[in-house]
Amino acid sequence: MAPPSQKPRNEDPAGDMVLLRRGVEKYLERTRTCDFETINVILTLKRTAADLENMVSGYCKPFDLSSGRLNVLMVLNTQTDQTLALSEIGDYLVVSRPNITGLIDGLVQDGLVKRINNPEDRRMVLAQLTDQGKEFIRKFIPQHHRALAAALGPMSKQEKRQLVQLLDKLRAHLRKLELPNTERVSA
Amino acid sequence: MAPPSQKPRNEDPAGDMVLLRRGVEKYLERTRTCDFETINVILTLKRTAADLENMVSGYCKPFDLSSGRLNVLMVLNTQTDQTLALSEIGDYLVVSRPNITGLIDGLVQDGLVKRINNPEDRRMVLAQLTDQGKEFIRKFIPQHHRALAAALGPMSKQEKRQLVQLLDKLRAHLRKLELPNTERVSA
DNA sequence: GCTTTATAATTAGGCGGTAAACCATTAGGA
DNA sequence: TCCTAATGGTTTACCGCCTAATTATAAAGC
Repeated sequence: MAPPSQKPRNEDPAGDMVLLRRGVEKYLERTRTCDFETINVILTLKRTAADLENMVSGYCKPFDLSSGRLNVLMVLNTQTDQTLALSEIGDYLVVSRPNITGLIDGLVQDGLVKRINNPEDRRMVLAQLTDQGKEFIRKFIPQHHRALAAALGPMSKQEKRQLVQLLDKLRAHLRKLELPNTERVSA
Repeated sequence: MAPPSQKPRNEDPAGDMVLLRRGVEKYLERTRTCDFETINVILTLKRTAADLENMVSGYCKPFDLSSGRLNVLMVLNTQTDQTLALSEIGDYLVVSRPNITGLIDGLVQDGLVKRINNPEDRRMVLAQLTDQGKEFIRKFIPQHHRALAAALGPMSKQEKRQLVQLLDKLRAHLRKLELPNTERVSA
């Protein structure tokens, strides 16, 4: 997982990002074009998300499952009939349609999901968990959720809410910044 | 950017993740295999990181620059001689070596970076900004930093530090969880 | 009715990132 | 000294994600 820093620093709070942060800090001291806190938020956010992703895909690997495919199985499993149109899966996971097509392709090949042509709207394709898929996810979920809980172990419920709140604030602002370049032209 | 939800909800604090969160919440009410806060942290973290990434790569695009290549230019630019070994770049950016090889390939092709064989250790390759690369990054950085500052506009310095602190805590824990599977076997 | 527009899925191609395998070179130990 | 690690870089192959373009189908406008 990422090339090991030449000197192990297990106790360092910044961990593997210590080089990067120090470099940025020193550089900003000279140039003063941005404050360190801003850049540090962005770097740390990206790294944390990557670390979490690595953890999940790490324990998915022995099952020959990728994290993307797992997400699809999970969202299908939340439906009472384990069925969803491909576009709906994309809406749930906030992910592009071509991506869903590819993920479903893989899951069909593994026998965990089947495609069903919707007779009521022949443009649509429905994805449904096979019996094998249901069985798999039934066994997998407890261990998956245990791993997630363990990963967030040191955080209290309040800290988790605080973190989500901060991130939501940031995301809401980002969406406001983006709209002017896209929708306003058509309005 | 991601398929638009069928109904625009501009005021919603959860934004494009509203479907996913509600689905997860309802599902967990039935199964109780995990608490909602835990999963919500993970989903939100991932989405926020992706949104930030999209923003950066969005304004990089007109310059025919990808965010990965930008990162390499930035870290080279922090060095007084604008030179760094490829492996050092990887250490800074916490990124694998093959990835660096590819990024440098692209930058060399664009004329922004040149490779230099290190005569003192013939295994190493140094990357150095060309004059064109220096000129480019000099012009680009102010606008880059302005964009980042704007993105984090609504957060106070204290909120930024709080956010980094929470993320660091999480990352430190994740690294502890991973060690037993990797280093302990050799210790 | 026919035409235009919007929607659903797919294909093709790209970027960021990883791991595994490989080659060259350097450093260390018997 | 020679032989065995260890290090640095590249290649290949894969996954997750994206956009743009293409093909069906459905819906809306005239």
